[in-house]
Amino acid sequence: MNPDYREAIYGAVMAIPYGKTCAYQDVARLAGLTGRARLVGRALKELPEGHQLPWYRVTRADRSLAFDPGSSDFERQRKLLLDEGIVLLRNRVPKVHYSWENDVDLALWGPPPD
DNA sequence: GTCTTGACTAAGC
DNA sequence: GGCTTAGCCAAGA
Repeated sequence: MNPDYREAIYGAVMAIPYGKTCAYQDVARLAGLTGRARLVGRALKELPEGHQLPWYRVTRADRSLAFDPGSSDFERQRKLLLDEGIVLLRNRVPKVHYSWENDVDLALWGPPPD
């Protein structure tokens, strides 16, 4: 296991475009960690203060947020998504804002800049 | 070394 | 959509 898997995950998260979201499993796949969605969750939970990652663009596979509805974390993510024009419907990201990876040439994705 | 714990997922009801 | 089960695997105790 690449001990720098966090860097790969952060790069994948950064590659998610404005106004789009994708699932933990997709971030994991883009980071070369197919099948390890929980590792993505762990990496995002451990983000350092002051980071600039659009972590809120990552949702569960069913397009729901990973937090308990009503929790402060849930509300924070909901608001950040709202700022990008994504309005949650019953705690879910609408399909039009989801599945970004299907519209992207994965060859364009590369490691993040320093 | 062995639990236990997750910002998870897929499959089967 | 929800719920349960099983699988997953890094981290921490």
